[in-house]
Amino acid sequence: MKWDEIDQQPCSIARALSEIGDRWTLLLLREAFLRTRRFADFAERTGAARNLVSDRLEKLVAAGILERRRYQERPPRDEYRLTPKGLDLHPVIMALVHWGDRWHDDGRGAPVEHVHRTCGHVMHAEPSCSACGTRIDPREVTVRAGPGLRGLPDADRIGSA
Amino acid sequence: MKWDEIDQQPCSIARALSEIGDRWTLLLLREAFLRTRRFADFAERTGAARNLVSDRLEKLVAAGILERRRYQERPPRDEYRLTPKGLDLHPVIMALVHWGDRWHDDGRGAPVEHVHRTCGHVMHAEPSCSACGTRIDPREVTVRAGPGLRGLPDADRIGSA
DNA sequence: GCATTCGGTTTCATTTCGCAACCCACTCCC
DNA sequence: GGGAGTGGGTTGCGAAATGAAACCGAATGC
Repeated sequence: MKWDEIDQQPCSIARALSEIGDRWTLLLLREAFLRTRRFADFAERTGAARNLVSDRLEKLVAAGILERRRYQERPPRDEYRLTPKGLDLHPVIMALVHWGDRWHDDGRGAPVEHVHRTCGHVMHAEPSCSACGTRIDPREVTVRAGPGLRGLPDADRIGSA
Repeated sequence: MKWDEIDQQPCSIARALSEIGDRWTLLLLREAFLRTRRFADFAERTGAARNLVSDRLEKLVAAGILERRRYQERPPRDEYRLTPKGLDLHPVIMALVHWGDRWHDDGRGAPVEHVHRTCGHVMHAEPSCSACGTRIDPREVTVRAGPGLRGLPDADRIGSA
């Protein structure tokens, strides 16, 4: 299977990865969440080649994750901003940062800290159950086939309700 | 910058992506969380070419995310299982699935549902603050330079305490 | 007029991917 | 014992993606 066919899999991860699964794309998104908005800054801060930055930003705009906006006419300058769909990736980024902090600490501590303005503390994201609100223990989560998988061969493997 | 230098960035995301940022790697991990353990199953279920499966599984083992274990001597058969470091990616996977469900619904509903055994309901992961426990609103989270960034040029850009 | 900045595009050598074919150890079945 | 089948890979090769650097063009700044 080629990479550009993976979004046809009946899998939310495959579909998500078809848009953001690229090596550089998530780094660009990291920058977007750090309020980077301009082409040259994306290129410099991620360390990606400019042609790749150009290509990936365009794809993110096409996917509706970033929005390109003219913010100045003379000289014409555009900026790339997160759309609601893009902002909704915040939990993914937070989870990734937390994992990196835990398992790739170089002994000097986290490079970046998150502060929760609501309570004022340094924090990380902790997954909680949308139904009962308690903290999630991975072993307490089971998977089953949902409506989007009915009648497909994978349904057996995963098991349904 | 080449991709294999990316883990030198003082950024937890960059470091995390250096291990799991590959296109196919996250699909393999999806399968691992669905209790896939054998080579042929990984290849078939992700749709990746076998040489890539071989290469990526090896890298995941080297990274300590999967563990290769002989579970039968004659004929020799190994299986790949998630280590604690690998299991700790659960929040990342959950977040990705949820995003995929929200923004890539093909009209038939989620392909896979998560059930919280603790409360018995279909759920998704909702990030909550590790300090105060309330649900996180992305706009209420600010970022600042942490100890791992002290003295580096990026520190200014991000702003410190 | 001349240099500089921003935001790219083009070119081209190097890597990586995708696919099919091959290999080997072992088991099953007759 | 011969032949087919299975699990778990490796090899080889053409096609596609990547990375570095050069180039471009519009708009200032001086």
